[in-house]
Amino acid sequence: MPKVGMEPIRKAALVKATITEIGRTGSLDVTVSQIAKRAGMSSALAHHYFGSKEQIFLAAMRHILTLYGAEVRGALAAADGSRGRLQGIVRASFAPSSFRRETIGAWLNFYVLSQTLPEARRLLGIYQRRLNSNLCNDLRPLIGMRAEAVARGLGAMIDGVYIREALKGGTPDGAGAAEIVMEYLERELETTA
Amino acid sequence: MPKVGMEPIRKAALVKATITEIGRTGSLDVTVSQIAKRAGMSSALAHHYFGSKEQIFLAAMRHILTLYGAEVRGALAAADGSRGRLQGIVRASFAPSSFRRETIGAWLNFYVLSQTLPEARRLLGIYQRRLNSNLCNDLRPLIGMRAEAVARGLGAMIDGVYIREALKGGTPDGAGAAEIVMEYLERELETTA
DNA sequence: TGTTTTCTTGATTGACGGATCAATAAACAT
DNA sequence: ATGTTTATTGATCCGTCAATCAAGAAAACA
Repeated sequence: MPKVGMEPIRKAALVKATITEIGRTGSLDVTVSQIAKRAGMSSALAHHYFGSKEQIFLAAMRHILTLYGAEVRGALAAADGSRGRLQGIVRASFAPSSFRRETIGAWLNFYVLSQTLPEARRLLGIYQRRLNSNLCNDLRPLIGMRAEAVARGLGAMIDGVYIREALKGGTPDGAGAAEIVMEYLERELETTA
Repeated sequence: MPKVGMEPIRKAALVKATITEIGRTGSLDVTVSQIAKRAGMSSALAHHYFGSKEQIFLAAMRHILTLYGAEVRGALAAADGSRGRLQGIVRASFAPSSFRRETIGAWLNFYVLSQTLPEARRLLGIYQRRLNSNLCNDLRPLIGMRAEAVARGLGAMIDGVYIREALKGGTPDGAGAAEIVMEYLERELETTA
């Protein structure tokens, strides 16, 4: 049965299964066997392709961040003006591609992972800096030197809304979540002081 | 050596050690032996008093929430007027008794724990509802029907600032953290629309 | 004094899980 | 044909850890 060129397919399946399993159990205490089983292969094969559980986790994290990055890039390209781009970033943060049940659960756990794993912390740092930089770029022309502080607030609130959603059951309400953050953004923008 | 009346002392020591260890390692993957050792006793004794690791975790979580609750109660009692009480709640959230390195690290992990452990979720739910209710009570007289939405935003931002602090190294800056949230609060309050 | 209760631990058990390995088989190259 | 590379798994090793147990020592009590 062995077909050739399986590596990318297997890896993708494992990454997907990892996010699903972490999201499902709400914990990093998922076994390689669980992940492999969901991905339709033996645990030995998972180790064969990734080397270690750690690497599987990191690949899953990279995948989530990549998806999110793509969503933001798309929103930025489609938006007009500083205000439009800011709204785009916020909306992208709660777009269905990222703001789904398993992804949110996994996100929270990757946050924890980055407390232990230096590489995970590095990845999360990149995400945070890029988000911050994007926000600042479009906030500066609108509110000047307050940009930095507001960007920090926005970043924190986005993360906060995320993890609070992780606690709730049921289908996440991306639009509602975006609205809360957007409301904050509007208040800050209309303060022309 | 056996002195009498050790139970509360041992339990308190274990709770403290648990928070320290979770905060130190940044993970729930702490062994009972690690906790017991830091608390100056054998792991068997820890099991003797708490029955299971799970119970130890829950006790630690209760302890953190109790400390936070006391801080908020104190702030509310000392504050005057709706606006003052709101500021008190925000400041209490970042007071040194709660906003210290280990506690923040533990907090994030308890968030994760509540995804798995029903009792942990229940505790976290109580905290969130009480915070929300406190905020709403004092927001309503100031901004009326927008109170609910703003309270949700404030809660999310507080949590967000917390977990972002968990990622940073070094001594946490409670005053700076409080200021970010306070700024948001001010903007919302000055909108008399 | 003797018995019971409280406190304490070292040793052990039992389960689980990450990682490795040997073995099988298809695809491909020469 | 034959050898090499890629794919794949079942079985296994080794370590870890929560939980239990048996036993001892000291206080309290009768």
